[in-house]
Amino acid sequence: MGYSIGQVAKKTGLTAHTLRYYEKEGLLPFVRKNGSGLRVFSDSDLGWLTLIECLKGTGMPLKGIKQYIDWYMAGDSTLPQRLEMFKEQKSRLLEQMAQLQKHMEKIDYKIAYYEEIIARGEQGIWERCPELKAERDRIYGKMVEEKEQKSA
Amino acid sequence: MGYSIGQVAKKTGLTAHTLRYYEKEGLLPFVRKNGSGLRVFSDSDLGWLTLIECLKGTGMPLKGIKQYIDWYMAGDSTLPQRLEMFKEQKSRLLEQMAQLQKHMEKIDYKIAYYEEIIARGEQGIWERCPELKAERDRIYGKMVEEKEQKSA
DNA sequence: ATAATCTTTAGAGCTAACTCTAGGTCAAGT
DNA sequence: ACTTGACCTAGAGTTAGCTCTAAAGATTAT
Repeated sequence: MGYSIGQVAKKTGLTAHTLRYYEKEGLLPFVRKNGSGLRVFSDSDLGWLTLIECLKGTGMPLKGIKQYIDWYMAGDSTLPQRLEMFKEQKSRLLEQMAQLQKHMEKIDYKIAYYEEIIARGEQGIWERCPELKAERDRIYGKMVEEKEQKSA
Repeated sequence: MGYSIGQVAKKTGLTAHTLRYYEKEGLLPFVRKNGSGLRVFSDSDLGWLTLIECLKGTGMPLKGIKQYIDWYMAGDSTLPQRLEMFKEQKSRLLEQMAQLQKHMEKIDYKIAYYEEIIARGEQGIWERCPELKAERDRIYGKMVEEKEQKSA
């Protein structure tokens, strides 16, 4: 029912140092201490850590996470802010995922390109692989266009 | 055909400071300078910046990007390393995307949860919304299980 | 021509998020 | 009782990736 900081470190993959740091930064205001001053983490604390991991993993800085926790501590009057925060985080997440898709296209192109060159050499690659050239033009050309529109 | 550092900054969204920093770190070994010492970026340099953005955006540190550029400069003997690098980056990217999907589930759950509570209050939410409770158990319970397996 | 704007370098400064150290306390095994 | 290992606090140190400054030279607009 209660976990030591070391056990939580193992469970979460964070170090004990990092857990203490998070606490110092106000991210774990729920963790209790026993009579000897040792931290005792509950299952609920593990839940908080999971949420922190989620927000951190979707690019929220620790300050933003602390803001959420402060809102939570402040009670029901902050429900709208908390909802709004998750909605914003969701839209950021959708953008991130779209961006990663685009990056994936470029990386897939590079892999196809290098495999072709390693297999058959650089000479005549565009004549040999018109579909690879088309791919390059699509990915590369599109990006340049976007950039130029942005700056124009 | 040639762009000043300020023009490139606008095109890419990076600052001129950052571009110089990248050059100093060895990420832009191709950028020429004109007779007065001013940098002149070519379209090919913009292509390199796009690639750098892609690798950075998929979590590669600048050091790793420099390694790729060093391999490129070293010539054809490093083709296999470069292919390997992109393959590793692709697998990291797939992991990232899977992770973001999981995070999305948690965030969607939070949004549904807060919307329900804001609309109708906290009391009796689990009786009122059994599917929300099931969602919570699925997301939350699954995570706890995984963590415990990992640490056991 | 001259003022405003850009660019140059070298190097200092900054922020986020850890990461570690020192010196001490606590708990479990022998 | 004693050793071993986990834990405590306060605070210093580290790393990545910028971000800014100062002083000087280059470019552009009027």
